[in-house]
Amino acid sequence: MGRSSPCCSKSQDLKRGAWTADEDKILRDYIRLHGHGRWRNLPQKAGLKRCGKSCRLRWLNYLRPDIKRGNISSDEDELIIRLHNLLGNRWSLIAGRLPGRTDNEIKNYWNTNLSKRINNNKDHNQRRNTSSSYVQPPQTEPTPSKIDFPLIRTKATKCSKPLLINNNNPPLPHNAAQSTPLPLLLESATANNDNQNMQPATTTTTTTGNNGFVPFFNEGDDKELLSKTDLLIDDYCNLDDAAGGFHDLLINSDVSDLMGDELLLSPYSDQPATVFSDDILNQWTHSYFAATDDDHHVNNDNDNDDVSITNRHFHQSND
DNA sequence: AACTCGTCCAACCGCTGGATA
DNA sequence: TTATCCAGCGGTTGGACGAGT
Repeated sequence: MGRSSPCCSKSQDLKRGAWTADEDKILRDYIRLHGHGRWRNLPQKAGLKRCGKSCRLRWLNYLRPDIKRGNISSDEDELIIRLHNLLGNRWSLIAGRLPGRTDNEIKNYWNTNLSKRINNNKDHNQRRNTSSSYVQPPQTEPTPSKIDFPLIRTKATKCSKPLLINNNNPPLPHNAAQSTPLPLLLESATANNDNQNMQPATTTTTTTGNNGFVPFFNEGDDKELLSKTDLLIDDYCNLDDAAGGFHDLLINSDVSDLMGDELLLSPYSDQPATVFSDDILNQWTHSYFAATDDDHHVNNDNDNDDVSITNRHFHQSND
């Protein structure tokens, strides 16, 4: 089985650069008939003088029917900021939580809009903090800066094995949680490796009536689903550091409970959405907003503001 | 009108890791 | 076990476009 020539070899007579409407039509028609995948052979079969990689990118970032057009809304904007604070430059993961948005789009949006805004806010706060006329609000506990705040390091590999978190169970002792529950959780999560049990995202009721956002969790449920999709054991270690005891939230559960439940899936990708509780999100992101946002966040005198984003997303579905 | 400059974003590139023969 | 395929990822590039001069 010898390696054939590289997919996108420059020596090949392949077209590069912007796609024409004709090429788009050919690709769209071909995928409509044959489905996507096998990108390497697709251009030849479809009659396109493009490399498979280019076709794949064109389809994923532009031609897919579920691509959302138009400007990023303020809700999406805030969500991107929060998710970026949690996940770092894991654009595909962030995009997976924003229906119809692509990783490329979010990456571009971040680089051209949000990163500047964040930097401006930082500068603004720094200037204000160093100003003699500025009186720093009293803080009972030091707030870590964004830099000090550990990112959740994730591995963006395709994985569809869900985990259960049952917050109703009593928390384990910290040291016990480090050694015992994680392997059990991961093991039980791999017990069922059948992707066919995963429902297409568009068919889940959890994505509707909610401005298209996947709720972080369903209020009222007596258990939460945390997908293992993006998190590895090391991630949990980081989460533990970040959230001050995230391990305590990870309780071993009967995987059979899970398989009877509706799975929360990302409406964008074929991966299930990672679901975090509001408390966790607030713990992770509080310092970010405290460091970058305006007074009502800095002063932390209105807790409702801190939870506004996640509450807005999942409460709408309950109203 | 012509030019420069900055911004935006589609597309490219190199790399990684899981799947497979 | 190894070599290779392949899909997917994040960083980077470069062309199009608009604003300013």
